[in-house]
Amino acid sequence: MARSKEQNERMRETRKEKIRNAALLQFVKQGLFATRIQDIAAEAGIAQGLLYHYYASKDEIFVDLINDALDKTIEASYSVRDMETGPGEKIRFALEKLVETIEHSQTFLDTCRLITQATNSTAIPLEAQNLILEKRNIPYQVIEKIMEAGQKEGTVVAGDPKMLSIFFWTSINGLAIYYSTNDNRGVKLDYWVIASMFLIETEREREE
Amino acid sequence: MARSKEQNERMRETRKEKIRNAALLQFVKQGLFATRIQDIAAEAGIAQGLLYHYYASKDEIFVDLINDALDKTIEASYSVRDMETGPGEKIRFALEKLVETIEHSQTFLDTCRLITQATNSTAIPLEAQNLILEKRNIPYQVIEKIMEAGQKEGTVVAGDPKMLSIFFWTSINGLAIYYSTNDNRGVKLDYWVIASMFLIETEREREE
DNA sequence: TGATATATTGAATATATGTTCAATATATCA
DNA sequence: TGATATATTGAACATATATTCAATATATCA
Repeated sequence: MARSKEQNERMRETRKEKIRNAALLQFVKQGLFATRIQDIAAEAGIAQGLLYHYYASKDEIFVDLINDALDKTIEASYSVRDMETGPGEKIRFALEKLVETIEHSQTFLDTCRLITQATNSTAIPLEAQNLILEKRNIPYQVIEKIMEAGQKEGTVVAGDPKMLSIFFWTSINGLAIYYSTNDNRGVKLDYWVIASMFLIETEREREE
Repeated sequence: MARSKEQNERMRETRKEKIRNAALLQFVKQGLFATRIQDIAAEAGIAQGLLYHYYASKDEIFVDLINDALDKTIEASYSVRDMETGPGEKIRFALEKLVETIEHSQTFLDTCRLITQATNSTAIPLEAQNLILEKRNIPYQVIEKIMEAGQKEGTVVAGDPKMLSIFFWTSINGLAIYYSTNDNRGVKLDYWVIASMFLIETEREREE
């Protein structure tokens, strides 16, 4: 044999990641169908042909990316769920961090855009559709339970917890989508405006 | 001449509308690029070739639809602006109607989806890009002014009015996008949850 | 009815692009 | 260094699909 297995594995994974990053950039900008293999290859700085040594098809890259994106949002929701605070504080903290992330992390915006894009098209690979069916609702369910606990705690407003969870994620998602295509210099977001949808205002304890 | 001009005009416009409706359905489901001329023609119940007697290209249909969609949202925001009530009540009423529309009007959901799709892709016709640049911000500006007036009136919460307007529309848009791809039987939306982001709660005067 | 303009069709054409492949380069290790 | 496995390239191939077009149908009016 010519090269150590482990070394090959590592190099392969590095190159695959480079391709994924390039593809994410292009998919987010143009969408799955308008993105040509040539676009991805150029963005990654390689020839078209080489791409097929790492991925069998454009669809396969897309599926990989969707899977990553969904897992990221699920992980984020789990880290909120597992916080060692009361449910009201979980909601507050999550919104504070999410708004901050929208303002500062391009990767987060890209993740939101990709999921929204995929969720809103029937013309994506079947495997991607299945992943969405399987994973998309988990963050909604996590927040729903926290809302429910918050109502028992007395810190979250009344109303169907499922509805509150929908408002929670759709506000964040709508904001992320807006931010990814607008230049928002000069507008500083105050997460508390969103938080006030869900939290019973005692004395608004803010850090500014 | 063989047929009266006016009659021809009317027939032409009717047929064009039939094509637009079919195209909207397909664009919203699949996106501009994944939608084939054949899909639109089949949806409209005509042959591919006939489509080109009414529109010069797929892009031209898309531009027409985007223009319609943008005009609709602008009109909606103007009708709120021109209400004969105070700014706080304008915000309340607009949200009540918008949430109701999200729950009941497929056309509204399609409109939101199309605009979001277009806004989030650089791979759309140049003319569509220009329309978006030109028209997209108008509803944001309208709501921004109402927020400002509401703050003076004492019914709207403090904070950058531009930011409040962004929260207003991104919440509605995020919700619409979610609703267009989720079966939400069993969840009744309460617009007041969103309204509480913007309105200073006196005594929540609700109709239920 | 006949003349004329428009509507309609579906096959033909042109083109774009996803995928394959033969050729070449490069890296590792014995 | 030579053997071998993998990396890399870009041209070739196959296919899908936007658009065109020649042929035919249909409607209106004189």
